[in-house]
Amino acid sequence: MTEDQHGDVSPVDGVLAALADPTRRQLLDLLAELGEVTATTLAEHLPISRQAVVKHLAVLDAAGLVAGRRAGREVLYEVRPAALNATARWMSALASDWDRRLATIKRIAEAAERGAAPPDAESGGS
Amino acid sequence: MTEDQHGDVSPVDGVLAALADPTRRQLLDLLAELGEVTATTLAEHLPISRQAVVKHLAVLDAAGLVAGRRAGREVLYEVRPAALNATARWMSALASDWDRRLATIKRIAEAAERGAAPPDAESGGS
DNA sequence: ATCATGTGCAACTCTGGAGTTGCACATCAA
DNA sequence: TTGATGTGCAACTCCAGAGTTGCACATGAT
Repeated sequence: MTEDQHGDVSPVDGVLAALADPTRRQLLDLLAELGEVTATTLAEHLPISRQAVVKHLAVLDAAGLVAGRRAGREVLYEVRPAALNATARWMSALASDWDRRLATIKRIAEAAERGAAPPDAESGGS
Repeated sequence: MTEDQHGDVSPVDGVLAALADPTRRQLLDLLAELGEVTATTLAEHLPISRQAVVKHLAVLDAAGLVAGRRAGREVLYEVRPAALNATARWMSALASDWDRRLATIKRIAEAAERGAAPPDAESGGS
């Protein structure tokens, strides 16, 4: 049973971890609003130090949610919708999967309630 | 007029926090696979104690991702697709928003590159 | 050249939460 | 009743990471 049905090591992993932090989400909001700004600028809009912002940006960058480019002596960061979109799709697919399974289970339970012999739940793999 | 467009205090918050933990995701996978089982059963399928599982289930329950019902002396847990679906939609909308903003910014930048006077970015409200 | 501004690195503190163990309480079976 | 199985609560350890400060290095302006 090599259970890898949902892709545990996918980029989704990093995105979820990155989005778990409220400060990071706030940072993304700010970044989407301001367009392309530096870590220093972002820090001015938040109650935390620049270094804290830089660390958060590093996490977001690793997750593919933001990207930074050098412009002279400063680094401009920008939001990246692709990773978020991919995660949204993954999540939606997972929800559908759950729905499917729940429907199956409910069907079996109803059949069993009518006195029929309950068939085994996990038979047909996809 | 505090930050409202992205709904920071929505149920999404709890879902993201819950999904951030790999063990919790594994627990959800397991729960979707087994249907309706107890915390004890889940713990048997994982390298952690029953108590740890119970704590995780509490977090997942608070996020609306699972629900438990008593059956005699045991508590059966079940997966709940609704919260996940809602979060997926929220995420998708957010990604679209980013896309929209990026497109706007890029358009402005291109216009500026042609030597035209850069028009102000944020004028129209919703 | 000098000064100012901004980034990058490193060490440090501190809190939250993941996991553990032990035991008390509740429920089903004999 | 007694014994077995399962849940619930509380105290505890441990570590990842959020945030800080200080300083060195790089770049733009004068």
